[in-house]
Amino acid sequence: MKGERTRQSILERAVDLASLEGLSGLTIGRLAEELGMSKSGLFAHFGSKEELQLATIDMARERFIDNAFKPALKAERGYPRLMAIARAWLSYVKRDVFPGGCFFAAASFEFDGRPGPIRDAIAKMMDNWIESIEKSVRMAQEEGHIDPDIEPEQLAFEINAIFFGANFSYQLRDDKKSLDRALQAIEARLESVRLVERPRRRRAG
Amino acid sequence: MKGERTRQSILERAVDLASLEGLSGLTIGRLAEELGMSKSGLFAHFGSKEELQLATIDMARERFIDNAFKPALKAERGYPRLMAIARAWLSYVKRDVFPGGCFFAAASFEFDGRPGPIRDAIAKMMDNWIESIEKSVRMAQEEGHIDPDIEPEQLAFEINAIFFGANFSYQLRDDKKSLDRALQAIEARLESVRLVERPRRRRAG
DNA sequence: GCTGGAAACGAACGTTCGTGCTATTCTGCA
DNA sequence: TGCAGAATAGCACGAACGTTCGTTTCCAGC
Repeated sequence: MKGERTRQSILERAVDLASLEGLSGLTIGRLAEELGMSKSGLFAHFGSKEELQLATIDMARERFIDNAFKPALKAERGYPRLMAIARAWLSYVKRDVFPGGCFFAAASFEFDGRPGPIRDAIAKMMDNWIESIEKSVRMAQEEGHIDPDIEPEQLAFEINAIFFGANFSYQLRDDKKSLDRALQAIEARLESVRLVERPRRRRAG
Repeated sequence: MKGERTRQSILERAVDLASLEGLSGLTIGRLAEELGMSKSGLFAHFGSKEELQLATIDMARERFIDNAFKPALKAERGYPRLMAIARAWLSYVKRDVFPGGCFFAAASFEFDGRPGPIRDAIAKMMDNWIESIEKSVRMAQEEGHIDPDIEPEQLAFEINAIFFGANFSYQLRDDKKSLDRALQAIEARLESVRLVERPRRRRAG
């Protein structure tokens, strides 16, 4: 069907626009104008503004996973993958995968105080993301690469916080050093919990 | 003048509303309705929507300084003040000084991709805020409390990032542990650069 | 008590918002 | 090639937006 193709290209543009103007600033009229199509024609693909917003989040999620997460999975589990996650995320910001910076960082702060399906969708996405980091931390512990007494939730919290801080400095303060600062911070933090001697066997315990 | 009093109360409400709905979501009609006054009467105090937004940022800045920064200045300079800054900021979030979480964290992510006077005002506020942290780091170095080889910009970057991460987890993920996690992260980081032996004299060098 | 200026009001402006209808055009299959 | 159904356009709607205008209310100084 041609409709599906159109729908996809609408959403690609919607993601870019929402990344710059916010999910609330995403407007059907503006979006239709940019795509050179009618409001009603575009609208028919979604049925409501909220559906469009939810579909946009979904599309953004795919782009995020492909560009910020999946590349890190090529690194071997454990310490190397944790560092790969950091590098992949910072690279994803540097490459302007979203024109307005990390889509979900912005969306998180935009909707954290507005209950409803949109907030829920963003929260679910972020929960999964944080859990992915926690999982990588646990694997690094199982591999014997880092201190098993570290709480994975704590370390994941800190890593994610550095990501947000980097995005902030990079986007608002035009601080080009911020991505390097972030990498340095994460590397130092991981180094502080690294185990060098006597690595455990895989899946020990 | 009565006008000034009215203006102040308009702005107090505007700050709360913008904290929840965003600075763009701040609407003259809605604001007037909540205050039980007419749109035109309210509008006359500012002259334009943008002026209202800028005045709102200014009012939010005052509230931020009073609640998140000034309390920390009571602590003695050096290491204690750095920890006080962390505690004051986290307390400011916990006390819901802004109903939607940190006003400037949200505003930063909302306007980082939209050039203009509003973005400029937010960026200036955040520049000052980061500089305040950097200054406190430098003082702690002058006091001989922490490693003088640490880049103040790097440490300030990390501290601010943890703040953002805490606000995110607290507001979007309803993670009540996040404020404790943030304090733990900052404390551990500061501890890692702390000097215990041979504190230098005040304003040495 | 009167008056002048500040403050607030109500109504309306033109624009844009999301959302419905109805008609037309396009497209993939028989 | 023709036809069914999908896809898109055109048009209109009510509501909300920021803004302007002329008027009314309020209060301080004479």
